[in-house]
Amino acid sequence: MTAAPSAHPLHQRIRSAIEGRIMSGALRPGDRIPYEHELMQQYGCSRMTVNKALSALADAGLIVRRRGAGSFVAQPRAHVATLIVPDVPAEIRARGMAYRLDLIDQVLLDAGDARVAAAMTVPAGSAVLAVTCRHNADGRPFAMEERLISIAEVPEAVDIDFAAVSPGSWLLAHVPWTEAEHRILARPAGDHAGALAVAADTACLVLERRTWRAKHTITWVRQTFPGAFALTARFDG
Amino acid sequence: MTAAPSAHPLHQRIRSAIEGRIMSGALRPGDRIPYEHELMQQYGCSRMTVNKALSALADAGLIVRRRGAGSFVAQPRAHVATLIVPDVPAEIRARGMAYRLDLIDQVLLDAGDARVAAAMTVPAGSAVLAVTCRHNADGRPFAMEERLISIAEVPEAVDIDFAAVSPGSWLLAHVPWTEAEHRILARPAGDHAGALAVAADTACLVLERRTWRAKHTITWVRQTFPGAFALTARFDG
DNA sequence: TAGTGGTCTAGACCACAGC
DNA sequence: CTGTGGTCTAGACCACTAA
Repeated sequence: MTAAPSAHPLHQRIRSAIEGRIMSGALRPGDRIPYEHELMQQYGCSRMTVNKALSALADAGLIVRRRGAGSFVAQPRAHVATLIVPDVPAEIRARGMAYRLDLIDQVLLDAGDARVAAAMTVPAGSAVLAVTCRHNADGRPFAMEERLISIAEVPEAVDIDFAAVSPGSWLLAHVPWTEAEHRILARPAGDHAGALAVAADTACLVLERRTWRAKHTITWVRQTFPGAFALTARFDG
Repeated sequence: MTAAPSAHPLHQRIRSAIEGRIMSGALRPGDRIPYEHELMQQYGCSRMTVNKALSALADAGLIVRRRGAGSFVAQPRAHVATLIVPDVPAEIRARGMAYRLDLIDQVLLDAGDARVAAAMTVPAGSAVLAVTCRHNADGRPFAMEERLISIAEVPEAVDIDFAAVSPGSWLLAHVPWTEAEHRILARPAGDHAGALAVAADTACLVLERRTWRAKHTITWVRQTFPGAFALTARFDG
């Protein structure tokens, strides 16, 4: 007795219909979305179904809902995009190239070390594992990785052979669900020029990530990509 | 008669409770989330309320729900972060610096032009506005911007004085709700070295964005930032 | 005051998974 | 088969907005 059957649930069709009118420009920022009551009648469904569709649009940032006033198309502010930061070995293999990891250095530092203090907040007196390695694709240098791992947070890391498994891949699998902050910048190869087999003034994409859980830094990493490597991010808001 | 009153609605408290157990590591990837039926009893609420909490966690990528099987903590795959791509004039002013825009070039190109064909898909025979400008902060070059705008999609753009308003700011306000794809890479200043007042081999952060609506490219832009400029992206998934 | 969205209930039917 | 999550209903009370 409801609308014709479809591959998609009703709340999703309502959402898509409104999203389409916004994306096509038929509804412009500030325009009023039909009241839940109107959409109920239009689609012949209950208010909860309409509410689910509009709430999803609000979560996505496409509309703004104001209790007592109504729902309106949101004003696009800055560009907001979802950035997928690839795991380097997975990214290399996804490109159909052979992956090889070279462990360059692996030492234990004190929490008071300058390198540690600049990047992390760890309990006084605890140790931090510093790993430097190089990712290779088809035998050629692809990226340098400098990493710090808090032993207080990840004690198992001391026993891992990071010549066999990339620190990033191991941590991704063993230290789930943390918060992180990324910085993306450009910098000359500098000290890494030799290891990356490029000139010292080669422009490199640098990705820095600090990962923490409940105020304690778990790991910090800086990856340096020479040449044509690019990150991609999709969808706007 | 339900739980003690709180500043947050019940579905949100349920969500936060489970999210906390995942983030703290108490629940690890693959672990089972309590059944909706169990959470109903535990919180003394209806199934819809529990469902709303778990659906939100699934949308956020923290858990995976499988009909007929149950809900489980998701396996973190790659790092997913939200990237805020700033509007350059707004970013400069937010840093407390004076903004000035220099319009360097503004020409109409044909859709068949090589520069256009490489970046956009526009209707044959239509025109594309090509704007090159420089963003300055406190009188010093901050970024170069090369932009293409499809006249077929945004005819008003022909009459705009892009010496007075940045193309990005104008488009953000006048072409609402589009889809976009970003590329981020590093590159030497090269041809822009003179305009940016840096050496030709200076490492620059380059942001390319293609914006479209319903298969038609609206605008393409490449921004080149010399030196220490960094993008930031937050939150993991 | 009338109408909005935010939240919640106590049911229901269904598709699907695992036994 | 039983039990899971996915969807949906027809109500309800509330906080808030706008007139």
